[in-house]
Amino acid sequence: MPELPEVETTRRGLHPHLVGRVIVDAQIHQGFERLCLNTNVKELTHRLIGQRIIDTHRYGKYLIFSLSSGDSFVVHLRMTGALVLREPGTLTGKYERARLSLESTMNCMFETISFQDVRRFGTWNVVGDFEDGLAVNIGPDALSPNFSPDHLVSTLRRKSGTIKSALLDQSTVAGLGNIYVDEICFMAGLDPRKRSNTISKKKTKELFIAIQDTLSRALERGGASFKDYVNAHGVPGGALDHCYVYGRVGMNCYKCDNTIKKIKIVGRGTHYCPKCQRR
DNA sequence: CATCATGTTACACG
DNA sequence: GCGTGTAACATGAT
Repeated sequence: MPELPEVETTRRGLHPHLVGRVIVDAQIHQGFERLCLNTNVKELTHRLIGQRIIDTHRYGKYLIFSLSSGDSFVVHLRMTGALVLREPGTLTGKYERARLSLESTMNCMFETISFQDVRRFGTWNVVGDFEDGLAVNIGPDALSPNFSPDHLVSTLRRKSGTIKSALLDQSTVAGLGNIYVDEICFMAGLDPRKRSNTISKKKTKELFIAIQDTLSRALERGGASFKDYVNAHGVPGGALDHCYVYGRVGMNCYKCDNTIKKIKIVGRGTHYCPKCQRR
């Protein structure tokens, strides 16, 4: 699923129901042990069970739950993962891979967090320091103050590949994925094949604005559901219906009425308007 | 049967 | 060391 707006939508949905609650059981279902990045499933469940969830965070596409032990529970949804709140007695469903059971309370009807993941790429990890649960060279989160126009300018100046690959690279900025990178390039009027180090400082600042704008507007719509994404309450997001280019191959550009094209860049389907977006 | 799909990582090659 | 292309991971839809 899940680029920054989807992960943040999930976090916001979970937060009020999780903070202050105690994890009384953690189960990784038979055959899906691969999702566990700890040395083994026993260690992971041992470090989860009995802990109170103190707070929720997000860094790029990672969800982070801080625990009363001081540990961080770090979840990545990858392509098709979703964390969904469930009421007691709910069946696991075909694609549930793991679940957490929460201590029951008078004022919350949810007792389970179900981890659904069709393609089984998602990961769970419990670490002492949350940074140890993130990719080694991860860059600043796209919506944090650490991500600035100057940071983007200096990073792109050093890269000779396409702007598409630079923006997909989580070490440039954390949180963007295939859908929003296409939208961002359209908004900034940049051909996705343009070399990063040939983009002017002025254009890079426009690109920065396009990133902020695209992400915050997608967030307002509760993220985009390409296929499997649902929020913490099992509801899909609506941002895909508002894309300028993603998923609109063969349709007319809203700005110039020309036909939206689709090509492949770094192995990813890439949508753009040949007239509005320049090299 | 073939192709494509929201993400990330590993590897071969130039 | 860097960039690119490709495969891999596992599954489903078309």
